[in-house]
Amino acid sequence: MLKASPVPRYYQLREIIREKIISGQWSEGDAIPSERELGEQYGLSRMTVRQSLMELVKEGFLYREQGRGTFVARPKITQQLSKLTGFTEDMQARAQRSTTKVLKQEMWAADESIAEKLRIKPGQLLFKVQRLRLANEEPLALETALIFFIGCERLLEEDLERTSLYYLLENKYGVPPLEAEQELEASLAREDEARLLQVKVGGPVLLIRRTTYTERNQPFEYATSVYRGDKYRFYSRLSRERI
Amino acid sequence: MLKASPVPRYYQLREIIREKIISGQWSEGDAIPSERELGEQYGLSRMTVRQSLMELVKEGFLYREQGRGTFVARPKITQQLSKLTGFTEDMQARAQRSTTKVLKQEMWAADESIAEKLRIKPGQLLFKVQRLRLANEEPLALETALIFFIGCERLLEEDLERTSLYYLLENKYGVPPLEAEQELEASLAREDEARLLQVKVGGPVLLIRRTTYTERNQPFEYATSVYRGDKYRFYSRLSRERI
DNA sequence: CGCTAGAATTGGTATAGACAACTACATAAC
DNA sequence: GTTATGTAGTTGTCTATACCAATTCTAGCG
Repeated sequence: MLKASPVPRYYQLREIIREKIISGQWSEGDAIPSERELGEQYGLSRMTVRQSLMELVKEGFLYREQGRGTFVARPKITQQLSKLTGFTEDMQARAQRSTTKVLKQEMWAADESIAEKLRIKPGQLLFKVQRLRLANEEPLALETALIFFIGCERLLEEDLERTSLYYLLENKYGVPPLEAEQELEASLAREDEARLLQVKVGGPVLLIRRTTYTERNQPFEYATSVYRGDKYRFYSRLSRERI
Repeated sequence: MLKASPVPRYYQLREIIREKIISGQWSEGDAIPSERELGEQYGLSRMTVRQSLMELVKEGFLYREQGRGTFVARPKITQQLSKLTGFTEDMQARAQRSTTKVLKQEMWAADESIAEKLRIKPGQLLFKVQRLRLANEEPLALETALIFFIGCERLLEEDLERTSLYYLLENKYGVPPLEAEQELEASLAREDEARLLQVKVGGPVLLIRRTTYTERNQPFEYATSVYRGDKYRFYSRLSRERI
């Protein structure tokens, strides 16, 4: 019987089930208990159980078939890939040791194109940080982030080699990254990028441009990253509209 | 008042709202009517309205804020990007004229690695089709698909230059593509790829590997595509887990 | 033994209502 | 003027119930 607490019951049940799948207690192809059974077992109504299950389906842990039941899906190469994460969290998920070298950390006047993306006026001062990202001591990506919110100049004082930018934004500055749109493109390493990433000029790189939104659908970050093509892959999961 | 019909009410309401947004009747940043209002207006319970809204939030048309209301999100560069589509549909969405040239269309014995991906036995015969994809008469991608299901050899007779493979699978063969996992990587054009895509050897290309699933989470297709890096971009939308 | 009709079970849709958490705004108290 | 406080309105969580649709199981029949 799940108890009332600050964390919602459907959330608790979802994590319980997720844990059973990850631990292998329930494995691929297994039918899990029916909605009605789970409800009885944990003292929840069927609709609450359903909410837990639907979210796990969306994340790719389960799949359901009307009339048959709910089943554990094939373990995914990478679970959860439409999740918005910063580099640090991303590397943790991939079980890589990540380090960071800050190359630039300064204020910068917005040009037309950035101003349009962040919905501010050209010339407005924004915070710019350029960082080299390493995984297991090897250069992996070169990342440039442009950030604007009221008081963003305080970021000049932060140690961005030891602290996650997204952590600070969420917990210290009240600008939680909630959603993002990104665009990926294959390209070739330019001379400066090649030197920093320790690859050949003209080597394959993955270019990622990201606009990040906080509350009220307000854009606050525009970041471009150059990833080494030989070391980084991007996963995604697609699903087709039914009916 | 929405009427009962084969198509669920929450689905009908969802499309009504989507239409209002697309047509501009409700525009960016507008608060839409509250859940209770919509319920009253269309004769639906609040929970049913909620289901419609939650799906539109998931798709990026709306965003919600507890205590404030539900709002129209910024029109997205590309709506709906975790949608599973074939090349033909993809190009239609981007308003490009697409044509196809079939290079190979044959049966092929599965090797170890494919067998593992499609969960069949090595040596099993599967259908292989290699196609050159063009957008506006220019080569865009080189795509190789390996497909297995009972009776897949019937695909040898199909005209895959004029008919969409996904359309046939869904409507003629009863193998609807429902979900997929894909992996993207930046790479360089090899000699044969360069010739077909009309780019330089060593030019940037985007490598996409996709495993497609049908009912019962059964994999039936493994496809690799090589896209011209200078002509194709991949969009995705990320969102952060709350709590 | 094989087949069929019906029962049981499962997920899908839908309703009505309750309380909690949060926001915005007006009003009262200081 | 500024700060509490209350109030109404919003989404978030949760319950209990009902019926529908698809599938599977089972008992009975031929």
